[in-house]
Amino acid sequence: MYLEIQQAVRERFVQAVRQLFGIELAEPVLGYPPSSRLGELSIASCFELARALRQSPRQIAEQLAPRLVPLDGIERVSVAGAGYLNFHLDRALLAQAVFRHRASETGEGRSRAAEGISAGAESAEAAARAAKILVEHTSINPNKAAHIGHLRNAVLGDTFARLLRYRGRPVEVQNYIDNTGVQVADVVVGFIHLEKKSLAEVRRLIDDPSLRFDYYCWDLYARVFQWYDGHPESLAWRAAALKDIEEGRGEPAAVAEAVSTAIVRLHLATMRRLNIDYDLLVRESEILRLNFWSRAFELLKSRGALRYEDAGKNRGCWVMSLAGNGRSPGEETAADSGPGEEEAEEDIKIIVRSNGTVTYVGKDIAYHLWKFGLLGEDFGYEPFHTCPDGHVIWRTAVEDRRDGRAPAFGRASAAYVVIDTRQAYLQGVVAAALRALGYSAQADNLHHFAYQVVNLSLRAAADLGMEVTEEDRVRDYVEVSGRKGSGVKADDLIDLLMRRARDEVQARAMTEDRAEQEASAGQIAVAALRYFLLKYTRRSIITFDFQEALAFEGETGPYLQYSVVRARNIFRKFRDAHPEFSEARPLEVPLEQLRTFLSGESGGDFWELVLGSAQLEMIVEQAIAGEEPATVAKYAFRLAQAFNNFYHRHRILAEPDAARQRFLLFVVDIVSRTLARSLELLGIEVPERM
RNA sequence: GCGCCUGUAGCUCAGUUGGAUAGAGCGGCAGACUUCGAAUCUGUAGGUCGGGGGUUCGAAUCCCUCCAGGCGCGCCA
Repeated sequence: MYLEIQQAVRERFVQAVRQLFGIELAEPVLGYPPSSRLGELSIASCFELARALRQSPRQIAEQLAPRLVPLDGIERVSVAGAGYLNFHLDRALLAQAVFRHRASETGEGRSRAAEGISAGAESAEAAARAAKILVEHTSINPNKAAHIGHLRNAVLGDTFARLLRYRGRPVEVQNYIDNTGVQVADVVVGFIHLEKKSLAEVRRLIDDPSLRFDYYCWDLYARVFQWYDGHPESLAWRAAALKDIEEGRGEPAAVAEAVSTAIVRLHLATMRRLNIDYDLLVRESEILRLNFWSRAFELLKSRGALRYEDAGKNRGCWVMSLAGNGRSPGEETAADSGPGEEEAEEDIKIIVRSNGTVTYVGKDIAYHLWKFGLLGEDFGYEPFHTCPDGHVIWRTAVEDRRDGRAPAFGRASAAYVVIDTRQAYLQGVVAAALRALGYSAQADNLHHFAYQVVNLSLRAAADLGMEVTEEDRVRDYVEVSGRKGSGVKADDLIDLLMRRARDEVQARAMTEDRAEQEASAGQIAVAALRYFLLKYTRRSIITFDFQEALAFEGETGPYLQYSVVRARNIFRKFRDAHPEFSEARPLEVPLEQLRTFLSGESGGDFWELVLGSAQLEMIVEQAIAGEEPATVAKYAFRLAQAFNNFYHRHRILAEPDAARQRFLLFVVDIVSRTLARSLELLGIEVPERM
């Protein structure tokens, strides 16, 4: 409703300007007046028109105002300040529309709210919206436990996927598993050479319930690097293991397979604690076994995207030229300093090494060609894990085991890749490859969803018993390092949050039921963590601090949950006193009464909440366009704040006027549903009691 | 050297893509629980939006320049 009104306002304005002045304007950006007393939407375009029309902005606005009404959802238009056109919404109508809309939303966890896509959507726009969007996130090397940085990635990706689904876009979530890379090889070296363990012994470790295998590997990985430091010659072990793993041969390959699969299962379990889920695990081993690279290589060569170097320092390599990637043109033309040797300055990337093996980016190019259905090859698939709700996580396989109705993977129209910002250069290479192949539309639709890293505060590092160097002290943070085994393990952090939440829940003695206490503590811990990771914008470096991450007050997930619980408590109590009141029968408040209460003495307080609730869809669209989940987190917090304020100022259960009480309940209902829905989009559940 | 990102209150960060009086949390100070449970709320102090130019009716936001920091640029992944 709100989005529709905005669109109607924009269109009407363009139309009015055309009719009155014969000028064709682009649709104006809508602003927001400083106070809702002045209206809810504003257009500042009259300032721009002033020059062309040789009239004051105020005059122009006054001429246009009468032509902008009547308009559905708009009560009136006013001119303010030096020439702002302000639109006053029909409060009662909007309240009713929001209420009906929220009440009709199902709230099913996995349901793909298909609003916006009607069965036979015909317009090109609708078709574009119905095209599948792929979100790749998590993609942790399967060689050790997940840490806090991985959580930021997964929470961002999961939330973004939820936002897309809420707005009706079909989404496929992929998690890329680099099970044949050096990181896995290093752990394999640890098992085989340092610990002298056989495959059977490694398997026993995996199956041993008394130890956490991913934690074990975390330590082993650090030990391997310590060993390399003292024994550089043993790097040959790594090279040999890597080769065996890539070719799928011998004991190292078998150990790698066992280790990486076990760790992936543990990663998935960790992520499930945070309500994070996937559709498909794409494994690098299949990219190798199914020769995806050969196919991509053929494509790249046949379209001239790669060049063979038969001289120079890159002799024997296949390289890709990254034209236009930096280098000012002026500099290039001024290069009269002699021919020949300056050629080496050309910005190129080696894709195939002189020994014939492909680099990491090469495999990534093949993967991304497949994502867009451009490779002409497909994986086999097999079910990997069935979630409690019945959802199946698939993984790639050499042999296809999709019997019956098979999910169709890949062939996306757009892809979002959640990887930290340091990978920007390589993401650029992949996009450049798509362009070089003539797929510029796909290159445009390949979005690097870049986010900043998570560091540790000095205090956190001290809490973890890490050594802090003078350099760290100057910078005021400590970098995490898998090689050193430093960092905050994801499950440790979640456990710590659980303990904190359990203490709080028990201290408040809301219920004697242990199961409910456990459930609440879990939901609160997850809320604190997810909100903590989502409230910062992507480009903001998070300096992790236990005190901040463990906070349950102020701008936190639990604060948001608490707001919803409070709202629901009102209904709980009200139902106790009014058994005839039922959830099934929606609250009906006549339009006339809505009008009275929303414009009355406290009308502003109520209207703020209704208006805020009406903006969820718009905010989600903004978050999608800006690729910024924090937008939704901030929005939910503002709405919760407004609600808590309202909660203190107005007594609902004690309200003597029955009609007014009904209206207040109506407002509470709108807000609590909107907040609960916002939290669901952030992957946060609301406990029964708090 | 080249490229990308960042600089806003004591601290941590928002700022609706160029609009009206720059906001929030934390921390400080002063208050509000016999109430729909205070994981809450109210008030208050705190700003040359890194500096300087420019564009514009209008700039935290766009351009130039300088300063300070971070990251990337490998026949590693």
